[in-house]
Amino acid sequence: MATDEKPPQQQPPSSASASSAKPPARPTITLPPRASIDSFFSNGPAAASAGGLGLSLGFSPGPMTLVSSFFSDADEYKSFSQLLAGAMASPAAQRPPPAAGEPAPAPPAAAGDGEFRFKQNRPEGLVISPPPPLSPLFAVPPGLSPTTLLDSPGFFSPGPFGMSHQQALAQVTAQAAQAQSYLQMHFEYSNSASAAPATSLAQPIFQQVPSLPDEKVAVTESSELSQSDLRAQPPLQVDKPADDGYNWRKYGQKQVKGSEFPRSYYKCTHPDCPVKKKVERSLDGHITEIIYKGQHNHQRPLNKRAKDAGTAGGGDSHVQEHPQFMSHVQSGEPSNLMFKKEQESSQLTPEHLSGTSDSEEVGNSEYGAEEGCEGEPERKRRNTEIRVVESAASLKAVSEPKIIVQTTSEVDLLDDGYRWRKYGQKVVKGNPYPRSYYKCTTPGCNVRKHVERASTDPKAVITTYEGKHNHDVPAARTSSHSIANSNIPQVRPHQTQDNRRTSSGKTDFVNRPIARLLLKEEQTT
DNA sequence: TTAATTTGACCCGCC
DNA sequence: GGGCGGGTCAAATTA
Repeated sequence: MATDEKPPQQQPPSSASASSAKPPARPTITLPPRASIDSFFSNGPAAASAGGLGLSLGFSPGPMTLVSSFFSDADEYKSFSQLLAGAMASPAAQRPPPAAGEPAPAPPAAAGDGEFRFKQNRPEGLVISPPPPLSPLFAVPPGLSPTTLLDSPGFFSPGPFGMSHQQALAQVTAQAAQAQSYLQMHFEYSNSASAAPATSLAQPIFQQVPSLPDEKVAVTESSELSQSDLRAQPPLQVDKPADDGYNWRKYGQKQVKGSEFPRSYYKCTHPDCPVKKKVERSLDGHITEIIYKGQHNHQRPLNKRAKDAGTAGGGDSHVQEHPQFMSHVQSGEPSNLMFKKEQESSQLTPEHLSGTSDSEEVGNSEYGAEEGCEGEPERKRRNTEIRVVESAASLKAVSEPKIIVQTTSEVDLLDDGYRWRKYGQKVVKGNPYPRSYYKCTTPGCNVRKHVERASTDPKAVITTYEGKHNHDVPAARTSSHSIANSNIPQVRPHQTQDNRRTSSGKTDFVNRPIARLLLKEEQTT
């Protein structure tokens, strides 16, 4: 196994802590000239208070969001973890949201020179729904213990200065994931039960619809549906095309002309199943397009079905679970998803499509056969090719935290406590140093990260995390306590489900300003 | 040892 | 008929 692959200059897992008498290798982190976090939120007080959440804002409002947490390197004697912990412990980090009209506080004051700020780069023109006055960036959802949240190490509480770089970084990741999940939950509930707020939230995210280069029929679904539907699936599935319930074997990959991204070819591994799919991914692993072809002639593998049965929208009952899907499709409302039937230009009824979070199930005409293909010759259905175009990065916007930590030191960011398997490397034009791609080796965990070195400075490393760990830091690397994902279980899908319902059976998050989604697209280049 | 992935080469349809 | 590009094969590689 290629776990724990590290660049040559990496240090062994650091035990560096503030309590260490020996000054740790300087984990300095650059502060690129970007706008501070408060600019991330278009409106003042709440936004600023959000900034005051310190590291809890390490989460990315959207997966394509470039949430960059950058730290200064001015402190001569503070470790990376100190910087993180110090910032978390800073008064600003624990400051309650400012009162209405109160001027937005400055970004978290420097904890000494260990100042750090969360940066963002929001593409121009992106509409962001402004948070209402007094609304916290996100509140602890009912049903989710605030105590649990607040007691979670590093979330709001003073950071443990003794934690290692790995822990600190893992904590950032975990917080990102956690906050992301809260956003996701709110987003989902708002959309499913509160039309107006949902719309206002949705629009900034789903306003983009990719243009279609031809005259093929495009079936659309509403953005509202998209979001609720998306949320019905466990996070991260979006980014794991092979995990749509069927088993796929990759049989080819090719750089397609006109596309900057490679296209991968998958076959269903079920014997005699003709289904294939093509997946285009961006370099950072995000799916940009999925094209299904054919029809499964078998049921979804039992193990998958059983597993999915525990999560909404995971099984074969997408349509039933999301009746609004049908109506929205039929209504032809604008959508962030476009389903294209390429070979049969006119026969694809909405019933062919079953909305899912990752959009991949859409192509499973197995559903179509069950739900609405009556009358359509099977021959035609078998030839149906469906293209699922993901636009606006919205599918991942609520599922994947993305953290970018840049450092100009040799800080051991790769060794962040988790175990990684290198699965790719690529030399980018203009950069003599390859970009390396890593995947968490824990079974079932889809977290990835890629590490890039600046062309101008091989010591400058940009580490981008995608996804959230569904497990703790491996025991061997965990020191006194595992902080990285101590909260994650609270936001796992099944528990999310649990948290949704009140005794009345209604969503308890409805209209609660848990969060203003500050999602944006990263794919602006 | 096995299964999955990678990747260069080949096939084939379209212009 | 040649070139181009998408799709597939299959040996090599990797986990």
